[in-house]
Amino acid sequence: MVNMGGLCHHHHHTIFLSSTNNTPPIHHKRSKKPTTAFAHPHNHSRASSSSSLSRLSRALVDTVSSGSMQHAHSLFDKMSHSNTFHWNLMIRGYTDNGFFLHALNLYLTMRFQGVPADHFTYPFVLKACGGLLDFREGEKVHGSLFKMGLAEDLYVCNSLIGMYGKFGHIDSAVKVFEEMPLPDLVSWNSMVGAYLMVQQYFTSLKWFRTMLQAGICPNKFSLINALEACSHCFYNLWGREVHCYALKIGFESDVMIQTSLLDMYSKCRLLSYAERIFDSISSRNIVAWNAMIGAYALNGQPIQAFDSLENILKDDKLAVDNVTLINLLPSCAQLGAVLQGKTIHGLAIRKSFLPHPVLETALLDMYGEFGILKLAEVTFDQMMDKNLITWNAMIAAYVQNDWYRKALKLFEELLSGYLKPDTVTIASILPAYANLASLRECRQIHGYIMKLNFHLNTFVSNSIMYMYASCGDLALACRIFRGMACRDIISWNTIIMAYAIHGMGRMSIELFSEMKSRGIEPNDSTFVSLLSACSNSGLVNEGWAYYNSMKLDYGIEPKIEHYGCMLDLIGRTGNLDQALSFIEEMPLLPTARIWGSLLNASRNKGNIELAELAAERILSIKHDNTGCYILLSNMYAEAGRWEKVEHIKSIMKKKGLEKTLPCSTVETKFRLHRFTNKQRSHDESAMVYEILDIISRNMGHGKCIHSATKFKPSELARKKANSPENHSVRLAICFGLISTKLGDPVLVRKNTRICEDCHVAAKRISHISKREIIVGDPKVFHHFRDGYCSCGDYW
DNA sequence: TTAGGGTTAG
Repeated sequence: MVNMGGLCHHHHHTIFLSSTNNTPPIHHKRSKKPTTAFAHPHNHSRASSSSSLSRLSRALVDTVSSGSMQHAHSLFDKMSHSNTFHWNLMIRGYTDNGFFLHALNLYLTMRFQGVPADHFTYPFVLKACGGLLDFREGEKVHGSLFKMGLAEDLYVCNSLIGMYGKFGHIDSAVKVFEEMPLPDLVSWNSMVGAYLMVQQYFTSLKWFRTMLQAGICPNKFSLINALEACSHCFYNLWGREVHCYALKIGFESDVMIQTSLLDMYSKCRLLSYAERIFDSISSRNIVAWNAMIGAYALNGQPIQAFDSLENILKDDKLAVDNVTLINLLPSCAQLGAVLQGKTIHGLAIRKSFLPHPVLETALLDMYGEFGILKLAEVTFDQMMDKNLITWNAMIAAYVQNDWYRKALKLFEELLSGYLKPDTVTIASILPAYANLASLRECRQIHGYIMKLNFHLNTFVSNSIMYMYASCGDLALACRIFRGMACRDIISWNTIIMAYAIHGMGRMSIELFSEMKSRGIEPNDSTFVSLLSACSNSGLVNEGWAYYNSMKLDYGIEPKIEHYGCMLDLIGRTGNLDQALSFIEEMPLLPTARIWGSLLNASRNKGNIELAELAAERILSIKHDNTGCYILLSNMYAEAGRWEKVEHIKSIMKKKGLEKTLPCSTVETKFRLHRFTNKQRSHDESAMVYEILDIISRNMGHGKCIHSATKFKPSELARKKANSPENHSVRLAICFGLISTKLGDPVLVRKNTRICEDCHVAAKRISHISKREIIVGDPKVFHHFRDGYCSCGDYW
């Protein structure tokens, strides 16, 4: 016996095995049908081999089994059309070869011509309906079975279960199962499979267990199904038990079972177990290799995936297929290996694997992760056969690359078509709402999500939480978090980050303690949230403590994001030397975002030399981070170095990056009001300016960076229009003060960082008006109250 | 002549 790596010596729970008590259950006997019961005059016996009809029959049988249906049809045309057997043969031929529509049409013609269908006919016909996903016709066929007296036939019922499983009509499948006289192994397997089809993995396992309890001995297909269910439940204990079962009933060297086991262990993130199974396979076919490549991709070992490809290519008996490439593409994305990715794309074309919806979606996905959205779009646009997953992948590609408007446009297009969004669609599109939508729109999409019943899904809830926090409603985000039935690590990371971006670092820390006390293990993203919280709230000592604890207590190596947070934290203290040496001592290559953080710190401290250094580095790195360029451009503008400003503008233009037109929005009960700098077109602008004047007078003339700079006369007019008194955020705040309920905070969102002057102004306004003013920029929310800001004047 | 088949995009 092959020892499958000795993986299942111990199992504490015997969920599946307990009922069987070591004695293999008796295999349910297939009830052999009495041949006479359904015989009818059209059936010809094989005995009359001398007749020409029989010779033709023989020829038809041979032709159909050879798969050339065109030839078969011409033979069929020459024959008498009164023989049910011949019709069955033809229908089977079409079904087996995937010509489901032909099969169904032939059946309908058969009925039209009055030829009686029998218990052989229906399994083929039902399979064709299933293949076509034609549930109207499927139900009609089901209806006619009662009249034919075939509704209790074992094979027909099993086919019905299979068909309803394909439709996802699980209730109908259950009904057929419950009403059939004697379900057999196939019936049970079909039920387990039906639940797999609708992704109800837990229920599927429950059926498997019930089957064992009913004394049905599983065959290899039962185990393959059960393993698939286990692989989705992320609970390898059950998987190991099925593994033991496989050993017990002697399937340990069946390559299909082994491949299923490999996949199950891989999906349970037990890569070494998967490898041991793979090593124990004596004859590895391409499917096993593909599964192993998929396992390496899933478990973050892209190099190993490519090594496996080498091995496949070396072996003459193995041929790369489309699944090989599909499984390999995520590894290219992980490695950032654009060239290899494109090579695989080329290979797919050369090998005529395209068009292929799964492969094309995998390519789209990869290009999205590379950030090469043009190629992702081309792939999407060229696809003949787009399914929901394709749409989801394109939406996710846009969102991951911050192309939110495009994402929303595509989402709308999806809604107007025949495809219905699923939880993945929703979880993918919500970040776009988080970035662009008003609170009212957020509530609308939230309502829509509730109507679809998707709000119970943890992924979706997490995204809703993030959306509300990003749009300024932290309280609602918190309520959603508290109301969640099932919180995962992402839920905790999200709520910690929510308080972080609102400058309430103490709350983040409190939530982190709560999370630990509930026994939830933090991961690297938890620390990104936590360190952001410390940085945004100026909790310098706490930040360092968590940074050290992350490595020492949790064994998590800091990634570039963590270094970024720490750099913001150091920058806040104004110790620029420490900031610079922190970058120099980092084991990772600094990104534009890292230098941007130093640039920001230098600018805040007024250290032009260091700012210049950071700027040079930002420009020398290839990146598409619009924010970094804008930061740089603003800094030069403040210093009056217009030639540098123009230079950056030209770089951005060359890269196709658009400078976002600064704008601020404020929401009233009825609509969203949008302001740009020096905008006078708004209905209430006269009133707004009046308020602005009152406030300006009240404030005296605060610090104004621009006033200290000498402008060229030609630029003076432009600069004046752009002077801080006219900045959109002030217009929005003033409008908010006069158009929202007294006592409510004024919530303003803007697409660029608030300037120093406006920050001073907002503090004053909050003091004078005695109202809380919340200004959200792409990174943080400033909560202004009684003349103070939650950011501690560093952002 | 009849049912179920391992790897496949997020």
